[in-house]
Amino acid sequence: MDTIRKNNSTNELDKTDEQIIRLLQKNARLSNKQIAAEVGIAESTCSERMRKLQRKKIFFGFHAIVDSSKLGTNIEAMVAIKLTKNTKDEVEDFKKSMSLLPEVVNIYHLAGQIDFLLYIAVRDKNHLRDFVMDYVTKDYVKSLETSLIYDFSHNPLFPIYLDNE
Amino acid sequence: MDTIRKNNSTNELDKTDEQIIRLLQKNARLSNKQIAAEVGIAESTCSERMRKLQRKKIFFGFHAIVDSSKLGTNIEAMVAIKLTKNTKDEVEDFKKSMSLLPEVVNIYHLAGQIDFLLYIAVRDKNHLRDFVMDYVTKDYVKSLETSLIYDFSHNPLFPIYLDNE
DNA sequence: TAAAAAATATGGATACTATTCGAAAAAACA
DNA sequence: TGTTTTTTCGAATAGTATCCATATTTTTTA
Repeated sequence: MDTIRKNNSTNELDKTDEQIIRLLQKNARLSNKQIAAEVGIAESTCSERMRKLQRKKIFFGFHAIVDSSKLGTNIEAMVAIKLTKNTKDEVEDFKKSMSLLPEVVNIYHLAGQIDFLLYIAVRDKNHLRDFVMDYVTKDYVKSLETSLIYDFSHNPLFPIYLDNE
Repeated sequence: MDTIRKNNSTNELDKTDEQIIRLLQKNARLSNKQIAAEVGIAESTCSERMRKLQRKKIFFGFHAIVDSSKLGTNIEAMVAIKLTKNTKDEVEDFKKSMSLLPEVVNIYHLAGQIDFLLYIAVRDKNHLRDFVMDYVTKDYVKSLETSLIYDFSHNPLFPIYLDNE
């Protein structure tokens, strides 16, 4: 059993950490120098902070967000799915197989009327039809409803709720 | 009126551009040197390519994706909303006001039974209740259904559908 | 509360990376 | 095919990251 230590490298983020995280949420390609200047700390301090944030696995990753309309995607859609049984096997199998499809951008596994929501990006309506019929429809899929997405907006500033001063 | 030019700086992405985009989708903090090495081009060529991709506005941005559970978020939910009238004013007002709330991570405006889906991140169930009742409920909101998210997964490799060679 | 220990911050030195620039190669056009 | 435009390259310079020894601050313990 682990000993409980205060202020070790696995807990507690302070205001400086929050500032660094916020800056990288807005622009993940900022240089260490730019971050240090913005936050008001030495460059060496800043790269040390970054190393610690990485060690704490605060970041899942850093990703480029592309303009889909310039990369051949003409239709984005949300597919709402209900499964027949909802056993762990069924759910895991579905989630796994959806995650392997390049058209699937986001997978939400929900606790409600709908079991899964899939945010997908396809070339055109033929691609949409083929994709849904050939890859999403499965014997254990009870129902499936596809809705066109008029507009999608993403807030990169995922909220940070810290309790310390 | 503009002259139509081929291979100008506003069209046509080739395989090299696609490779650069793919690498940055996976890791937006790669250095120019790393990208150049991976793609197999000179560093100067790579930074020139990047400048062009930026000029073409291929990238909406580069963002750090954080581990929500380590930043105080204990509940993520999807809120499905139907509006009463669906006039342009109503829709725009709703979208705008939702985009100002820190709890709202993604906004999907749909063409279907449901008008809006909101992916939200909150501290706990009290925060969820207060947030939904105080900020999402409006006089023109006809119905509203909140579903807990068991699991969310995001594929950073948004598809690229190129037609050239 | 004082001393010791631990953690964090700093700036300068060194190692590494990005950008600029002139020349060469490749591609597009007439 | 000859000309123009675009893209590529490598070397030089400008810029950035990391290491390290020292200083400071914070935390722990007696």
